[in-house]
Amino acid sequence: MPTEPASRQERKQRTRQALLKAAFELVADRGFATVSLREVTKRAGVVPTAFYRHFASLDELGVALVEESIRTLRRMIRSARRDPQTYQDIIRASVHTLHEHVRAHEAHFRFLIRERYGGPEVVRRAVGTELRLFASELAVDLARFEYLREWSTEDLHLIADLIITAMQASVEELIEAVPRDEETDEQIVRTAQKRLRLIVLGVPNWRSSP
Amino acid sequence: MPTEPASRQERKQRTRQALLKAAFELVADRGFATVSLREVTKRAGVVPTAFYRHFASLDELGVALVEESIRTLRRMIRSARRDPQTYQDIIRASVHTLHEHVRAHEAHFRFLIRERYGGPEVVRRAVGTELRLFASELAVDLARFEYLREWSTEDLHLIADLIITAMQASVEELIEAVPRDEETDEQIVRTAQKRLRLIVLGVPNWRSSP
DNA sequence: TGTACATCAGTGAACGCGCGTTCACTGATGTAC
DNA sequence: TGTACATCAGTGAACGCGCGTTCACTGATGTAC
Repeated sequence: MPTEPASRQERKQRTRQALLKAAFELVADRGFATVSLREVTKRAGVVPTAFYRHFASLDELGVALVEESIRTLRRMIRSARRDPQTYQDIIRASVHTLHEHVRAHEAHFRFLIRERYGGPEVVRRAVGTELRLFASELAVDLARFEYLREWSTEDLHLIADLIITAMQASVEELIEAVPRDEETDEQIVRTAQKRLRLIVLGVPNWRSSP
Repeated sequence: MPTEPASRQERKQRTRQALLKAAFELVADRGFATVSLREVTKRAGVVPTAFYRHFASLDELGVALVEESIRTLRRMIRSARRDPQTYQDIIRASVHTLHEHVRAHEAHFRFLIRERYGGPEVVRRAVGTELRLFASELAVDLARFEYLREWSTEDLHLIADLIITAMQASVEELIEAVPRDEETDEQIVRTAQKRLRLIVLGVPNWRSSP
């Protein structure tokens, strides 16, 4: 930890990061709507009025939290979509990626889970849009598999939605996990894999029953 | 609407109901944590201090909202579990029941969705416990089906969890639905049925791949 | 390299506001005789 | 049925507090010459 380097610009960035970090910490157990400007600045180690050098309002801070969280989510999705393999491997690899990213960026994922349904409308909409986008990408990925090739877009979306819903549930379990140890994590990961496998297994039987 | 009947006791009950109703309305688009005592009493048409004749604190009002919502949830679950039929019919009937109850008690279901992950810990815990209980009941129901009879409790739970997760997603869609018309509802109901069918269809293929 | 001035991140005092909570009260309903 | 007293749901004034926001400021960093 360097004592006092940095240009004016760099120091401003550092304060901004401190504000975001403080906000993520406060949001962890209370929801964004109940966090106050004064709390955030206090935790970040600056005076309340300094807040306005970085954000025009608390709402703008909220937008920044959404953006940063969604960036993390996107990074995870990008990782999970890399190098297609057999679907068995894909399930294992995807769940592994999910686990790794959630544990590495708990604050971000906790924020998304918390505000996904409970937050202000603008947040709910942003997260919803992002997940729908992911669903579309996933549907495209699915279309590449031999035995799904002739499916309708609608049906592919159905499967993609179900997969995402299942993964959402697993993220929630990781975030709320007690006790927080490797064993619990492994259990959650194993369940996550089973869920996805069960969904994928239904696919061959689907055609006959629209 | 009767002008002025009622014993003292009845009138007290009526005020209490007005407070609950006001709280549900306010919670609809903002989350319980941001609702103030003064807002609730104002909307209920009483003076702020009257609040304390009914609840010792806002937290206690929160508990009442949870209890009332969960009572509605239970009623729905009980309806859905009635008269077992073929699993095809069960899916159709269960989704129908879900749709009916959600539309008849939107405020309650919206509260549950909103606070399920975003609310204070005590609420999250209460709702979580309720859903886990439901999952266990559902697992028992599933065990009655011929081709599931020899399954392990763990695997039955897996399916039950997945079904509940899928239904949760459908409730969210109903609550957030735009535009709010029959066509949208039908679309959501149809998707909900498809999801459950896909999950159930995976079951016959499951055994081979623990 | 040195000087004079501009910029601007962070400070500290002050504001008006809605909040939860207290308290003594009112007056209609309920109870005892 | 009528009277005297008790109960208690709802009232209204008052409180201290944390809030978001304003404003004039300070002093280190950056820029021009």
